[in-house]
Amino acid sequence: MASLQPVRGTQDLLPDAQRRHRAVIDTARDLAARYGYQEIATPIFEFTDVFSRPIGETSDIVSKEMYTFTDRGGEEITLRPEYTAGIVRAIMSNGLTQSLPQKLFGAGPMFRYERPQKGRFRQFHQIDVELIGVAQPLGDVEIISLAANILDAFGILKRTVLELNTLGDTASRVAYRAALVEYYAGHRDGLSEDSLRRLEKNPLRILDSKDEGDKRINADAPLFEKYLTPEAQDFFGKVKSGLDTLGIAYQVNSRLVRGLDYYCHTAFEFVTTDLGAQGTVLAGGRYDGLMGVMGGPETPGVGWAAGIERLALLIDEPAPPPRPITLAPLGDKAEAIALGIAQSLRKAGFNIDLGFSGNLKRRMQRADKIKARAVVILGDNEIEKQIAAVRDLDTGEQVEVALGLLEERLKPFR
RNA sequence: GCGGGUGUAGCUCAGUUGGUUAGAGCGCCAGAUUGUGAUUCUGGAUGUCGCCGGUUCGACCCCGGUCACUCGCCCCA
Repeated sequence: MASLQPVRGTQDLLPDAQRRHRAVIDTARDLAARYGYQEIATPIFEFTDVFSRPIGETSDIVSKEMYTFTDRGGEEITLRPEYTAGIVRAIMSNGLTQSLPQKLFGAGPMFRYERPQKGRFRQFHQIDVELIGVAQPLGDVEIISLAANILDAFGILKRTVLELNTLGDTASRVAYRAALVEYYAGHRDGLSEDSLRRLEKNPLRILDSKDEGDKRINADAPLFEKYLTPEAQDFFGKVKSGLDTLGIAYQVNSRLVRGLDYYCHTAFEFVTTDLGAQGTVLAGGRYDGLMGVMGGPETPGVGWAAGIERLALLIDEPAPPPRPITLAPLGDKAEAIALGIAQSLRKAGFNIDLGFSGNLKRRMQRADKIKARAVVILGDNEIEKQIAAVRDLDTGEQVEVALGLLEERLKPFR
């Protein structure tokens, strides 16, 4: 039955995998809270405009990667391909533009219709941090430092490189873009097919081309530094010196650009060589123009997103789940008593696995398989004497315990 | 969307120039042990060989298509 296959690019997160995701999210959320970032959740789908307008019709995300459909009410709906636009919309919808800055953390699924690869899915998950209403470079420094702290908490900061660039302010970018277009237009014959398309859609992208011919042309391409306004240079300088102050290492990569139209000033990526072609583990930047484009008041913002699947591939095995104590009642009478015991032990904070069926051997096997710490055996013999047999599964030691003392005597196994 | 590789048991994988009953390890089930797991021993079941079609006396093997996975490109977390 082909329908038993999950949809291409989706995956089941079985408990072991989900525990890795959970570890990523929980660690990130805790650290973000230490910086004063509160968790937010926005809908998984929005009106299509929320994404298509700010992200830009010419971008790959909008032109070919969105899961868009018309719902039964005739509304154009899109499954979110990224978090930022939805969060910014939520801030406007709820009037939070009156209480800035907003420091927000989010985590959840995103959807992009792409060809799946290692660390790349059609439904994937991101953690996301947004700082909205802060125009100062100190904000950029803060979220980058949060990102570095999170990666460090995962033990993978050493395996990544922070690449940093500036896209300048609007004046800088417009001037530079014009200079690039003029330059490349003069070299049309030598450009790759991909770059000819980029020339129309996003000329900055050509700078990052892997094509050899493009690289030769890029060698003499105009440099962004010459087109940066003094203000933009000053901004970039402050971001860099802030990172220096914190001892956060970075490499300026002038070819690092952004596919999304609303980015300006700071652009950064933490990249690794351990994930094949999907080297970017966490990426973000400043988007001062976004809220204005979406019809709200001009409000600066800066943020990043990280792929949970990619992080989960890199982190160490998270702590195993707590080991339960298995209750093994034998017979109807024992079952009734065990139900009550399970209830009160759980209320007392014990992690109790109550067996449902099987003879004692079966129950012991199951207890072993789920790595139970101990088994409480309740059979007719025990009930008659008002005791339970408590077996330590690690040592094999077994003792008889009066039912009234059970909670006390099980404490070592908690 | 484009190009390469791979699909055999629940999992990881063997499978001879195309030859008739398709294998191993792990896991699973049962027994040794009818109230005692893990360990040990014995036995058992694994299966549309991804799917559809073609070539052939005969296809897990060759060919075509298709689906999935995977690596790279595009793009991105």
